[in-house]
Amino acid sequence: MQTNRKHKRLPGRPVTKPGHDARDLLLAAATGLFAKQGVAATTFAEIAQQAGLTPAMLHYYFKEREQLLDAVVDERLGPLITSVWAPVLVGHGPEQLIAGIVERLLAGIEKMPWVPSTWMREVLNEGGLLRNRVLRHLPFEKVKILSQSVAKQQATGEINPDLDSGLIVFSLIGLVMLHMATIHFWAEVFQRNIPSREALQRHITGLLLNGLQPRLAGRRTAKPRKK
Amino acid sequence: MQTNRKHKRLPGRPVTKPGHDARDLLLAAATGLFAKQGVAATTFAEIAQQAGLTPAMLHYYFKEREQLLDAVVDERLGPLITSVWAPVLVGHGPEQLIAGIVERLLAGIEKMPWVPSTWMREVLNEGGLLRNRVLRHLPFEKVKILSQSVAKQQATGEINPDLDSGLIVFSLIGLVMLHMATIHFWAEVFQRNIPSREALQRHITGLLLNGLQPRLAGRRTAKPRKK
Amino acid sequence: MQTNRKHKRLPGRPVTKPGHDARDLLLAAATGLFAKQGVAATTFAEIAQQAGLTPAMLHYYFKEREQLLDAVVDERLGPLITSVWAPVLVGHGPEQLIAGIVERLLAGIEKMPWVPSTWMREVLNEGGLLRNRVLRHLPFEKVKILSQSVAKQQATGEINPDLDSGLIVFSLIGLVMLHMATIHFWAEVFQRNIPSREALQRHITGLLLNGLQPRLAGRRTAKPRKK
Amino acid sequence: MQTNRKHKRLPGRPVTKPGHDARDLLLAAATGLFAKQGVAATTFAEIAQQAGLTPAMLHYYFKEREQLLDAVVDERLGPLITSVWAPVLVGHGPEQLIAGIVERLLAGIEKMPWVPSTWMREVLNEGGLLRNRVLRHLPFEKVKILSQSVAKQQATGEINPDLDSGLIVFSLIGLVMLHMATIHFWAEVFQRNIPSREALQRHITGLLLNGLQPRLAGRRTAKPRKK
DNA sequence: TATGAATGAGTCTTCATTCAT
DNA sequence: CATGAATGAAGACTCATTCAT
Repeated sequence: MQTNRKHKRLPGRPVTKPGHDARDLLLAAATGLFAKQGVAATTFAEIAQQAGLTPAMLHYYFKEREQLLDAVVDERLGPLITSVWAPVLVGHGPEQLIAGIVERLLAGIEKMPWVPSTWMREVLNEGGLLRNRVLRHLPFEKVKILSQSVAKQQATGEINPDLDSGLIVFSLIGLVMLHMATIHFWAEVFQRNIPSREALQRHITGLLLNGLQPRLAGRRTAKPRKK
Repeated sequence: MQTNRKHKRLPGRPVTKPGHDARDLLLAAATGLFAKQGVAATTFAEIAQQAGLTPAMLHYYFKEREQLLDAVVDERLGPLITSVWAPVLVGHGPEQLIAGIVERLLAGIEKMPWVPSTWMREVLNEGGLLRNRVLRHLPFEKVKILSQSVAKQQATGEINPDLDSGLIVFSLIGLVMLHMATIHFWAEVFQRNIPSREALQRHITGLLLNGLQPRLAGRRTAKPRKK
Repeated sequence: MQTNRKHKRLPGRPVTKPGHDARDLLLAAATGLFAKQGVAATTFAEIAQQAGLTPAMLHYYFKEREQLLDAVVDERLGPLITSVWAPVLVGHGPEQLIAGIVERLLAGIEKMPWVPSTWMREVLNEGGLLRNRVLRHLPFEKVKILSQSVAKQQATGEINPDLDSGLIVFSLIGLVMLHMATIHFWAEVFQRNIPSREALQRHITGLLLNGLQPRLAGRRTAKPRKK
Repeated sequence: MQTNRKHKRLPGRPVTKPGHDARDLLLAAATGLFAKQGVAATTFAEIAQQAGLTPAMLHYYFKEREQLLDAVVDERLGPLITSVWAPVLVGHGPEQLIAGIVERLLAGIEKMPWVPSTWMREVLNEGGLLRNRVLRHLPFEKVKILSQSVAKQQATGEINPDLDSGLIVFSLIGLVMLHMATIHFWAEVFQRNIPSREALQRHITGLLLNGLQPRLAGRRTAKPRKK
């Protein structure tokens, strides 16, 4: 996955921990700190210290701050995005697609717990420092497959016509990121235990899938009152 | 020394916008920039320049950076939170409560468009610079009214048992903030027009309220497959 | 004494506290803080606050920082210097002169306890901010009377020839200022009680007057060993 | 981060004065300016300029202003204090002790001419910025040896009973510092030549040692007149 | 690879000083 | 007299970046 690193292995001495050399260490330190403090608030010195190296080494591997951000997106976020969207194919129904995306996203986050916080802060947000970089990795065709799938079932009355089939993607990804990014905060504030991944998946998928349903008979539809 | 006083008239050259003295101007400039760039990335110099004043004036009115953040929360976010939650009373059903909260939140955001971005970045996110400050303004009793109202209807089978009645609050507020914070980005990326407030409200309320419904007959429930 | 202030009394309303108007208050606050922190470390804001006034008032009375220092020297230190040296007249013996100077100086310091610290820091020290200003108030003729009186008795063998008759003035004034400036510190460090003014005067005068004596028979003279 | 390390070689352009690396250069520049202007009035920029370096280097070596002061005391004043007091041992008479202290102090000051001024301003004075730091280096046991030695001879009538055996230490050190700090000023004001170190030592030692003597027969004792 | 030293540009903050009222 | 508002200049401190080794 993350193959395009620039340094060569020393010919004689075999790497002690394969896949955990200095560059990976730095990237791990960086993403961890980005999640905690945000990109803007994280200094080279902090990243280096966290990785047990010197700030100068960061410049050796990444030359400029911008290139570190490039690496985070290209070598970490990019592959995650791919793994989430690749199985989205024409012909699947919206419920199946959504359930799959949520599941794969949660699985990915489990391995990269720094993602949700960073996604919310640096991708979704205006002025997010990774936004434009991530944009290049978004699989627009896949996204279109999902929204068209929703739209088709809206036409047949199988899906709530109040929903905007284009916005669904953001609701979907956003809801997952949102809950994963805030789950510790939520547990702390309301003094609850951290829900299991299964419980979270049920909550999110439940909300989304049932949210797609049309109104049940006997329930008032809640429409915004015109001013 | 005795700074931080509340708005008096400006001496010297007359105030540009009546009713908007220097302190308000600075607060407005600050919130605007916080939304665009985040708190950490916004310098006193930028805020001052935006307000047509000098950095030293910021220290005149707020003494320290921290106090500016205090003011943003206490004088801007606090009142918004109150206005959203005050009408939440015991006895109302969950649908009514949620629809009301969404509506009032959207109305508030319309007047303070900087809120969603700042909320996501500085309140919800780990390490958010306003998180602890906002915490002091959260109306826990009101929140409890909502979650208990949901739980009650779950007990009677009127509401999807997959949902976590405690998480609902975060889903609710989060979904609004999320969509409002990203709507311009979304429109730009997918080359759509910005949806009207009504359309957005319909989308969000639709997703949430129908999401509360139990499964319709004939639909598969989507449960996470055990590994 | 301190007559040359610039403000006029309001014709109708008699001054409530004569000699304690705003200007005196400020001067008192300034000298107090100068003694504690030094001139360089004392800000206009602090002085004003201490006097219960605004920084702007300082500028009303003194226009510039320099003029405040002028006032401290001309209206406070100057008169003290005069009162100490005025009674020094030709014809008196050195012991009488010295005992008198020490006594009058201690009496003056009792009324202006800020003097010793300020004298050491801002007059004696290189770069002292009051040094040049004080210079204009030094009564060189009086000083000469003292040193000549010492020199005369050295010629007759009544006074220790090891002493430098010119340096004596600095030893004299310095020793008083030194002990008065450090007496609280000394008491604190060595956990003693503050000595009475009489005890201090005895110590200083004893050291100085006996120090003037020639060597007693049977005592080794302590001469610096040549290297 | 890992600053404050002890002297390593400078890279890049070779060190101007061998044996005087950047850190020593900065310390020398700092002590020189402290003596001239006082600690409070000396800026990082001045120190750096004096040393031919940038202000940022000061933070590289000392991290904070406070740590620079720590270094001055621990690495410069501390050793001086030790060298002055170390030879003070039980059994020596007060005259021998005092003569030795004065001599060693003058010798130390000759190598570190910035000491007297700094001592007066920043150690002896209230609010002195080095006072507490120096306190940790004071050899209280040695000081006690001196004062007890004086007290013992007072008991036998060999030493003037007017003196306070505890205050003697301050008179002693103070008198040396005072004269050394003001000698240039004195010479300038009274248009004299700077006395040789021998002359100064004679003056100070003479004053102190003879000052210890009891009154000579035929001399009036000068006691403070009771008010 | 790896690092210690070095720096310029920039950040927050302080403060004397000015000025309209 | 008195003050609140306003500012320019300067201070300590930070940080990405460079470079010789």
